[in-house]
Amino acid sequence: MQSAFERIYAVVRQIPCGKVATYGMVAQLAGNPRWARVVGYALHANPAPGVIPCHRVVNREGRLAPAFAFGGEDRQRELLAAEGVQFGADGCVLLSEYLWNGLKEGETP
DNA sequence: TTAATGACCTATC
DNA sequence: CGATAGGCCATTA
Repeated sequence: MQSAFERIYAVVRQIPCGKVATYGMVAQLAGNPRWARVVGYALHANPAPGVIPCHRVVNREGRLAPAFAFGGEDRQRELLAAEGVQFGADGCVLLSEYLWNGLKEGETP
Protein backbone atom coordinates (compact mmCIF):
# COMPACT_ATOMS: atom_id res chain seq x y z
CA MET A 1 0.00 0.00 0.00
CA GLN A 2 1.65 3.22 -1.08
CA SER A 3 0.02 5.73 1.18
CA ALA A 4 1.64 8.88 2.45
CA PHE A 5 2.67 6.89 5.49
CA GLU A 6 4.90 4.57 3.52
CA ARG A 7 6.55 7.53 1.89
CA ILE A 8 7.12 9.23 5.21
CA TYR A 9 8.47 6.06 6.77
CA ALA A 10 10.83 5.64 3.86
CA VAL A 11 12.28 9.07 4.51
CA VAL A 12 12.46 8.69 8.27
CA ARG A 13 14.19 5.37 7.82
CA GLN A 14 16.86 7.08 5.74
CA ILE A 15 17.82 9.41 8.54
CA PRO A 16 21.40 8.48 9.42
CA CYS A 17 22.47 7.68 12.93
CA GLY A 18 23.39 10.65 15.06
CA LYS A 19 21.24 13.01 13.01
CA VAL A 20 17.75 14.38 13.43
CA ALA A 21 15.19 15.67 10.95
CA THR A 22 12.24 17.96 11.37
CA TYR A 23 8.67 17.10 10.47
CA GLY A 24 8.59 19.73 7.79
CA MET A 25 11.82 18.43 6.33
CA VAL A 26 10.60 14.85 6.28
CA ALA A 27 7.40 16.05 4.69
CA GLN A 28 9.34 17.85 2.01
CA LEU A 29 11.57 14.86 1.34
CA ALA A 30 8.48 12.66 1.29
CA GLY A 31 7.18 14.70 -1.58
CA ASN A 32 4.93 17.39 -0.10
CA PRO A 33 6.04 20.24 2.18
CA ARG A 34 2.60 20.34 3.76
CA TRP A 35 2.65 16.84 5.14
CA ALA A 36 4.06 18.12 8.42
CA ARG A 37 0.81 17.15 10.11
CA VAL A 38 0.59 13.93 8.20
CA VAL A 39 4.13 13.09 9.27
CA GLY A 40 3.12 13.57 12.87
CA TYR A 41 0.09 11.42 12.29
CA ALA A 42 2.15 8.77 10.56
CA LEU A 43 4.66 8.62 13.36
CA HIS A 44 1.85 8.60 15.87
CA ALA A 45 0.55 5.49 14.20
CA ASN A 46 4.10 4.20 14.65
CA PRO A 47 3.30 0.81 13.06
CA ALA A 48 6.91 -0.37 13.18
CA PRO A 49 8.74 0.80 16.28
CA GLY A 50 12.38 -0.16 16.07
CA VAL A 51 12.27 -0.04 12.30
CA ILE A 52 11.18 3.56 12.14
CA PRO A 53 13.40 5.83 14.24
CA CYS A 54 10.63 8.16 15.35
CA HIS A 55 12.97 9.58 17.94
CA ARG A 56 15.06 11.06 15.14
CA VAL A 57 12.12 13.15 14.00
CA VAL A 58 11.68 16.40 15.86
CA ASN A 59 9.73 19.57 15.29
CA ARG A 60 11.32 22.75 14.03
CA GLU A 61 12.43 23.66 17.55
CA GLY A 62 14.45 20.51 17.82
CA ARG A 63 12.00 19.27 20.37
CA LEU A 64 9.85 16.15 20.24
CA ALA A 65 6.13 15.91 20.62
CA PRO A 66 4.73 16.01 24.16
CA ALA A 67 3.56 12.43 23.80
CA PHE A 68 6.29 10.16 22.60
CA ALA A 69 5.16 6.70 21.58
CA PHE A 70 8.02 4.77 23.14
CA GLY A 71 7.42 5.99 26.64
CA GLY A 72 7.94 9.73 26.77
CA GLU A 73 10.26 12.51 25.83
CA ASP A 74 12.79 11.27 28.35
CA ARG A 75 13.03 8.04 26.41
CA GLN A 76 13.69 9.98 23.24
CA ARG A 77 16.50 11.84 24.92
CA GLU A 78 18.20 8.60 25.79
CA LEU A 79 17.73 7.17 22.34
CA LEU A 80 19.24 10.22 20.67
CA ALA A 81 21.94 10.52 23.30
CA ALA A 82 22.84 6.90 22.58
CA GLU A 83 23.36 7.87 18.96
CA GLY A 84 25.63 10.76 19.91
CA VAL A 85 23.12 13.57 19.70
CA GLN A 86 23.48 16.23 22.35
CA PHE A 87 20.76 18.41 23.84
CA GLY A 88 20.48 21.98 24.95
CA ALA A 89 19.59 23.14 28.42
CA ASP A 90 15.95 23.31 27.37
CA GLY A 91 15.99 19.68 26.34
CA CYS A 92 15.96 20.54 22.65
CA VAL A 93 18.32 19.03 20.10
CA LEU A 94 21.07 21.21 18.70
CA LEU A 95 19.64 21.39 15.21
CA SER A 96 22.55 23.57 14.15
CA GLU A 97 24.84 20.61 14.70
CA TYR A 98 22.67 17.54 14.35
CA LEU A 99 20.02 18.56 11.86
CA TRP A 100 20.05 16.09 8.99
CA ASN A 101 21.12 17.80 5.79
CA GLY A 102 18.80 15.51 3.82
CA LEU A 103 21.59 13.46 2.29
CA LYS A 104 22.65 9.93 3.11
CA GLU A 105 25.96 9.07 4.67
CA GLY A 106 28.79 9.51 2.19
CA GLU A 107 26.89 11.91 -0.04
CA THR A 108 28.42 14.99 1.45
CA PRO A 109 28.75 17.74 -1.18
C1' DT B 1 -19.51 10.07 1.77
C1' DT B 2 -19.12 13.39 5.53
C1' DA B 3 -17.26 14.79 9.65
C1' DA B 4 -13.72 14.84 13.05
C1' DT B 5 -8.89 14.34 14.60
C1' DG B 6 -3.87 15.21 14.81
C1' DA B 7 3.60 13.81 17.53
C1' DC B 8 2.86 20.60 12.60
C1' DC B 9 3.92 25.35 10.89
C1' DT B 10 3.23 30.22 10.41
C1' DA B 11 1.17 34.53 11.47
C1' DT B 12 -1.09 37.66 14.66
C1' DC B 13 -2.75 39.80 19.25
C1' DC C 1 7.71 37.12 25.19
C1' DG C 2 3.49 33.96 25.72
C1' DA C 3 -0.87 32.58 24.07
C1' DT C 4 -4.34 32.09 20.34
C1' DA C 5 -6.09 31.31 15.62
C1' DG C 6 -5.98 29.56 11.15
C1' DG C 7 -4.40 26.67 7.30
C1' DC C 8 -2.59 22.65 5.12
C1' DC C 9 -3.05 17.32 4.27
C1' DA C 10 -4.00 12.32 5.05
C1' DT C 11 -6.07 8.82 8.07
C1' DT C 12 -9.83 6.95 10.90
C1' DA C 13 -14.51 6.25 12.44
